[in-house]
Amino acid sequence: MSTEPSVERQLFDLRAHTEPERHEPHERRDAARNRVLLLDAAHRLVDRDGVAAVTMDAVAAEAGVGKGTVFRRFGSRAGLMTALLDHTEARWQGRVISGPPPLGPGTPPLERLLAFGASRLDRTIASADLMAAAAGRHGRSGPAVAFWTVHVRHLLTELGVTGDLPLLAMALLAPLDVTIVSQQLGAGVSRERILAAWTDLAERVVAGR
Amino acid sequence: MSTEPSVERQLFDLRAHTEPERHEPHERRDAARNRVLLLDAAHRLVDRDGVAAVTMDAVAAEAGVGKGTVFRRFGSRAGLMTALLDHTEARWQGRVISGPPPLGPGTPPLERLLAFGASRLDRTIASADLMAAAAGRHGRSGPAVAFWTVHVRHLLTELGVTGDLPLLAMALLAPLDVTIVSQQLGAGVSRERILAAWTDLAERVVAGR
DNA sequence: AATAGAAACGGACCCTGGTCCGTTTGGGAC
DNA sequence: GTCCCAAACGGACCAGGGTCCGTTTCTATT
Repeated sequence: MSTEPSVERQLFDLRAHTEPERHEPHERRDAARNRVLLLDAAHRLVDRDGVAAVTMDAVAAEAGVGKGTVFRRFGSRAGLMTALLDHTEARWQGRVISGPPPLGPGTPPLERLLAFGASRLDRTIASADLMAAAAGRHGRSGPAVAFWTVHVRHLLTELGVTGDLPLLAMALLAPLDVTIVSQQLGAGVSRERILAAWTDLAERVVAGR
Repeated sequence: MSTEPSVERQLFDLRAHTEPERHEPHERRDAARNRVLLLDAAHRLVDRDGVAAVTMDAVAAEAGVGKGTVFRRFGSRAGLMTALLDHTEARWQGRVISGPPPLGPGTPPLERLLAFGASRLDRTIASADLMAAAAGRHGRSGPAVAFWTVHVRHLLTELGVTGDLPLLAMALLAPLDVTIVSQQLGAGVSRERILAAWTDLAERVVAGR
């Protein structure tokens, strides 16, 4: 038996928390209550006035807690934004792991890879400002990126691509990053054109085994 | 005759300002003087205490001018950082346009492309924190990126690559961006490995004409 | 040389992210 | 039910980016 855990297992371990309870073992009641209070408040602010209006003071006030609490729960504004993203991200990851084709399993790998790229692009576009705000000063990080790369690496393996798969996967993901996509959208490039170019790129990478 | 300007002409127009004088036609003497005062001060601070120490107040104080002046000259901290980068960037662009091989002309296109990637990677690593600070909230922008893409697009053309060259060029550049590279370095990936993976990517893109 | 007005100046001021620390509270042990 | 303390709380406080506006300084023009 292999000493390497299966890809499915890796992906599962990397999944974002769908269930709000999945946190530190003994989180005190007040802490848990305030977490959902804050998350709700932040969501409300985003919906009502946009990401820019989500100031740490505003969230604290809207949730009716002290500012210090917001920072203890989420560490920083970027952390809060990441938490906001986490909810939909977890659902999306679920669809990738076990949802219907072509994003989910039961699809030829290339088709699945292309569906993955299209879906990521759409997610990036849909919550560009949240993602930009979630990226701390030291670039993006965290489990979400790890999930994406592992998945792409897996697909590349299935396609028989050889080489430094982890880095190749990142290179494939890079053009779908908020910074790049936002810049292109800002320059008037359409979603369709971005997608077509990315598809082209992916096919070239796959073609050269 | 073509209505499209030559690539050389395009690159020239995109070049960063090497000469300090190349600015608005009638810049007042005091304004010009303060610009170099501020740039010098900022450089000194970077060298002495690192990018993090380059606070707008600190720069103003070190230059002996008011804080408002810093903002009028450079617009924002990101703008100041961009200006700091501009100096070395201009010299580098000069080497790309008319320097010695393999970066400069007189080299087979593929070799030149690979040299370009290696050189960009090294520049990204060398001034990662400056570049991170120069990237405003809305991702990177400005003439530097335009220069890179035009150059890569040009090389791809010479290589006979077909497709959406501008976007393909950006996709090739994306993995060399500060955010991505910093993340990889932070994860313990070596410069050599990043370069190897990028070279692989570039060759795959070129291989599929 | 005098003048006018455009441009630049400077620093007080505001806003927001992030820290600190004295106070309160939840919940396990007895 | 009481006690205890680790954990959580909250808001005063600080630092740094960015704005504003009354004052000063250039420079073109006469």
